[in-house]
Amino acid sequence: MITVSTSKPDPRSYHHGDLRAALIAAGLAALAGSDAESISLRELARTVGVSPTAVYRHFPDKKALLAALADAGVTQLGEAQRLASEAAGGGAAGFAATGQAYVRFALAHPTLFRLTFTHGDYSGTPTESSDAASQLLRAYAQQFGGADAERLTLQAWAVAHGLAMLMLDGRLPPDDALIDRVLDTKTLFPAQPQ
Amino acid sequence: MITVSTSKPDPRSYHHGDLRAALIAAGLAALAGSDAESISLRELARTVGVSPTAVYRHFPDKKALLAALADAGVTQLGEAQRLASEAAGGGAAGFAATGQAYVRFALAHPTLFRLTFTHGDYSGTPTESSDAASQLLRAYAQQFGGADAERLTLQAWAVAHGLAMLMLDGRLPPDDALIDRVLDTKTLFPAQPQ
DNA sequence: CTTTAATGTTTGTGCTGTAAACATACAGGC
DNA sequence: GCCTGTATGTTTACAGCACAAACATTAAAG
Repeated sequence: MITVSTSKPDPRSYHHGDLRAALIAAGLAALAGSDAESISLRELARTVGVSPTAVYRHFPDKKALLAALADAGVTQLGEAQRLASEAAGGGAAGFAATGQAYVRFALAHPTLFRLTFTHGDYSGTPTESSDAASQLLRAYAQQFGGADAERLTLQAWAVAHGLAMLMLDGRLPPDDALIDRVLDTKTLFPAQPQ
Repeated sequence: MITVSTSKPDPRSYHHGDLRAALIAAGLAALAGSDAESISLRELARTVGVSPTAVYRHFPDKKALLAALADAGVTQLGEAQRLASEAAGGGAAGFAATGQAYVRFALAHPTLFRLTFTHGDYSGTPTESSDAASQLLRAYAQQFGGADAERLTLQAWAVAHGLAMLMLDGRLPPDDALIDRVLDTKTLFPAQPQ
């Protein structure tokens, strides 16, 4: 978890120090705290301790702030997947673990996950260093899918993403065992090697 | 497509006639029109021709109005799936067609689709008459999955839902051919009969 | 030491959801 | 046919929001 000081260091100083980072930290905290993206710029400014319009010195509008938060979400999600993949030791287990980590991250950070996919940037080069998770998935798909790697990549992503969203939206119970059962490479892609 | 008159029949009459229906119709139109659920109650009231607070005689708050719109979305989606299933003539083709119709509906009505899953009710009995599509899916899964019908149901739903969301969010191109390629029963569930 | 650009504040505008009090008109009992 | 209650509408009011414009402060560059 990223931890950046949310409060201003010296309450007397006119300038904040690093308001941009503080706003993002406060934004992430607000997302974790509760419900929707119904965070208000004013409230964020309040918790950080600056005037309502100070935000506009660092972000052109609310959308830009949310996009920055979404960016942080992408990074965190990718990191979680990479860790899970390593812990499982690669192979088929690693493949499944990647997908399961995806869904578990969504359940652990529901609002951030939703924000990440709703307000993502995804413009320009889609294969950035930030998109490490995507490359990881592709590598696994190539290892297992052979010629049909592309299709396998998309199907795997779609299953994981769909399961995550359905659980977030309350259409399926956020059951840990259910994740393992649905995201099982043996039943989903039985034709592939172990 | 549902068509209900949005305008008041007699501009002189104090009472509207069926304001509730008119509001829902206007809401659906606003969703189709453009972006997010950034529809305002006031704007809706304006287009229907009543005062801003008249809405509250029919819905306790904005959430309730959105829930009503979501309800309409569920119905329309289910209908689209049922039609596609029939057109394909059941069997494996019908199974795939159901999923493909799901994604195509999402692409055709992006905002409504999102709203349907974000603000859905899904409380109480999940097996209502409105949930005809869910039963259709279950029936197909039983036909193909046998003992593992439950798992197959979830996997199929997840793939379709995930693909739809990824396309809506711009993570995947809304390509018609891509839908057919990803939602293919032959490659997704090769162990099953034709 | 002065200038300049970055960063923060104050003030103001028009929008929003929603609460409270009031107005109208339709429906059912006399 | 009238009277009355209730459903449905309106007006007014309030607090909160995103954002714009003008102004203030301060850190950094010459």
